[in-house]
Amino acid sequence: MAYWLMKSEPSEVSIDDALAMGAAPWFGVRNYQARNFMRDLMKKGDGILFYHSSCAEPGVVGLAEVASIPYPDETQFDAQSKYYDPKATRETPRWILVDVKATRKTRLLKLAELREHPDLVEMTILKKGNRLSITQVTAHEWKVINQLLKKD
DNA sequence: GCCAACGTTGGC
DNA sequence: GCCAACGTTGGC
Repeated sequence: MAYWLMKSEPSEVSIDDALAMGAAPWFGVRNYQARNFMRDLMKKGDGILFYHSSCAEPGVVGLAEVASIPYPDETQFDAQSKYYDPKATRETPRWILVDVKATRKTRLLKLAELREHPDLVEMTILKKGNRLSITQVTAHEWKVINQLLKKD
């Protein structure tokens, strides 16, 4: 069992949207490293920290889990989609995703609060220059964050 | 294969 | 809106 943090812009898909949708494809990732995490490392049942980014109050807002095996992102084939990739074909798809199922909304655990915690200083998302929308979370970080989510 | 230019991300 | 950091593109 591995753990992950996945960023979503609440103006696109918020934690409330995700809870309402149930298991749904995590479409639109167009970064190879993030894709490789989904394609090569994610397993059904892996834990996910659902993170709101590019918004007034960035932070962890809920929990989710990986809900499928990897498969091609349909939006790469859709010329009407903003995620369309003319270089992708059905024979050789370029972008692979998994389904993500939000399991519960938590309190807002703000980015600033994450930064304050000594056990989280090594978190990928807190490192300078990090922009990846999907990052790995260690078992210890997962535990610490779940403890923090219980407070308040 | 180098690298400048450009585009994107995301906190502030 | 600003800007640092990073990834991608494309000319050479």
